[in-house]
Amino acid sequence: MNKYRSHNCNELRKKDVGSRVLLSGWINKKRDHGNLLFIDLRDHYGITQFIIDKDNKNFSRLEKIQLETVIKIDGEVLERSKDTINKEIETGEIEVSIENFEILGNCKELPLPVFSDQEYAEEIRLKYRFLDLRRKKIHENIILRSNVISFIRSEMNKLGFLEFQTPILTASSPEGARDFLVPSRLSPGKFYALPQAPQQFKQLIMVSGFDRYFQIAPCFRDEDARADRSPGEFYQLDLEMSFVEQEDVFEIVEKLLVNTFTKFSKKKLMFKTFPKIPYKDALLKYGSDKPDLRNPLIIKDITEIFSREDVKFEIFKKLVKSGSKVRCIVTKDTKDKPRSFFDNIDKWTKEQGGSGLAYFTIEKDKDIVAKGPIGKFFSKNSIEDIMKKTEAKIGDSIFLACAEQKELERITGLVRDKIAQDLDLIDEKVFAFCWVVDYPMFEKDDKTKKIEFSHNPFSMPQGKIDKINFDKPLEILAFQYDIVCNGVELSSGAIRNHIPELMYKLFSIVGYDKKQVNDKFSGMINALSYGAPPHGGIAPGIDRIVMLLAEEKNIREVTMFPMNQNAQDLMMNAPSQVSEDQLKELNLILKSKK
RNA sequence: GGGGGUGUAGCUCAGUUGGUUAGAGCGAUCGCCUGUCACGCGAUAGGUCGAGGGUUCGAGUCCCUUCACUCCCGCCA
Repeated sequence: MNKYRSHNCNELRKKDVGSRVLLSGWINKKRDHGNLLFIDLRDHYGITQFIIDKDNKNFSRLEKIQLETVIKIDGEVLERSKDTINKEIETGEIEVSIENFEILGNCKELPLPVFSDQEYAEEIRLKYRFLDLRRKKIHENIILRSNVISFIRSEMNKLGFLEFQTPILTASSPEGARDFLVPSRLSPGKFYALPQAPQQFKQLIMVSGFDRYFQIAPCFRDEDARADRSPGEFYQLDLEMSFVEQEDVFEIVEKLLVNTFTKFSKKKLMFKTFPKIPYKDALLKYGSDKPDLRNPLIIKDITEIFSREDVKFEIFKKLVKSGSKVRCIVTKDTKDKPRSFFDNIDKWTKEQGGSGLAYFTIEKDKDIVAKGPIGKFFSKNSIEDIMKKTEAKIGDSIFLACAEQKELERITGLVRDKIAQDLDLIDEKVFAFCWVVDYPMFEKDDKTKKIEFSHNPFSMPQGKIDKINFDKPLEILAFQYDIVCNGVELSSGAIRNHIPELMYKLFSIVGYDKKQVNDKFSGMINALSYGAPPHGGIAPGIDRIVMLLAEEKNIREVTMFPMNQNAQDLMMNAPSQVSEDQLKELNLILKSKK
């Protein structure tokens, strides 16, 4: 028998009654009756109740022992009487009498209770993460994460993918996020960068002739955190395939995600085949490039109504004349909602920086009329036209916003979410996946007015190469796609551009000459000129997948040792100062702080 | 870098229009209790009200500054 235990804390059952056992674990809870003491012992597997009375020589010592002390106990398994069975735990039909015990690990007074469902300040949870991780929900989240990752690995293997590691110390790349830099000792004044993703490596793996690659890849980006974005580091299921078109990637990923989400969640999938929404449509219909398809509301453009003579809503008409657009959201059967419902949404919109929402409700007295503050500006004819365009019925309400296109998309997207929340239209019991496709290759930076890559500069532009109109770069679409679930962006991917000449051409549009491209992407551009296969891939975010499966709203709930919002590890005290010697060796001199 | 929220006992929180000695639950300590499983009962200790400044006869409460945490914007090819 092992020195510490014959059984774990979730093993003993009725059939074990009468046997002598040895268990080790943490003291989860004590219930002290003065002459009789119950102890719940907890380990990774579960909880077993122990019992001791004052006749035992160990009684008084155990009475005083701190919660969360690690002890080993030996004793005899007893059957519980019918009225004392605890159905909440799997070992609830038995208990173990304590004969001897030994303290294996003492515990100081706890900074946070382990056995509690209460929520605690993040700061203290992160500082004492090892205690926090003992708690049930997060302990289970981490187990889920492990199971999801191992399931994905085995699925990927079955699908013919090989797992490879790529370097953690690599070169800084000019595009994208801010890099984490690592000074080089052997090359004074030079730096490695931690990879933002194994982007170039995975393409090089394809050029090397490995047909299908994947990796649970750590990615490092020095950008500010969000609830669904860890500062510093996160994990992607990075995958890449040779001789594929967009549809081939979709097929693999859909299969994988459907299997994973079916296995690890009770929620239903809204679509087994994920709808494909062109980027442009997504912005029009949902006001977002990561639409939440659980939300049934759809945004409609009704700009042209506002150039009619019989519409007198001058504020919007004036704006439309100067290039703004009008878009609206129809809510079903809301004519009896109180005025406050409408006004709250308008008020909220203004808080979000919008210029506010107009609204009216379509009703029928003798004739069809628009009721509400701006109803009087619309003729019967124009209302009927709006109804036709928006599929609105009598009794429905229409919320209208007017702004320049980009701002309008932002506002209508926000309002769409807000209204759906207020009307409780979102089914929390489903996962709604979709693809967002046909991303533009380039976009114009609002401030600098310069043309930039809108996503991945290595993506393949759509259309036959000799037919692409490089004079109108903003019209070029890319084989670039995102996968979105319940409004969360899970990943983006692309069919890659494996043709060096085309790469130089595209980079020239954003102002890189051939030499610069050669310098910045030397590894890859060189490789592409030695027989590169057409290839493409994608990289779903592991943390976000687990977050959705665990039904958590914050990525730290599925991360074992996360950093706080300022990218500090409160447990390990990272980042920290280093010694003068270390700096010297790395040829670094610190500027004194002001 | 900007905006919102929070900060009161080890933990979770209450604290009225500014007014006596700042409270509760859990935890800790001590006592009582032989069938609990959020055991119960009683007592005790525990507070720079995040920090600094101001207004006031008087500030946990009002004002200013600042710090920490968090959510969002920017940023994240």
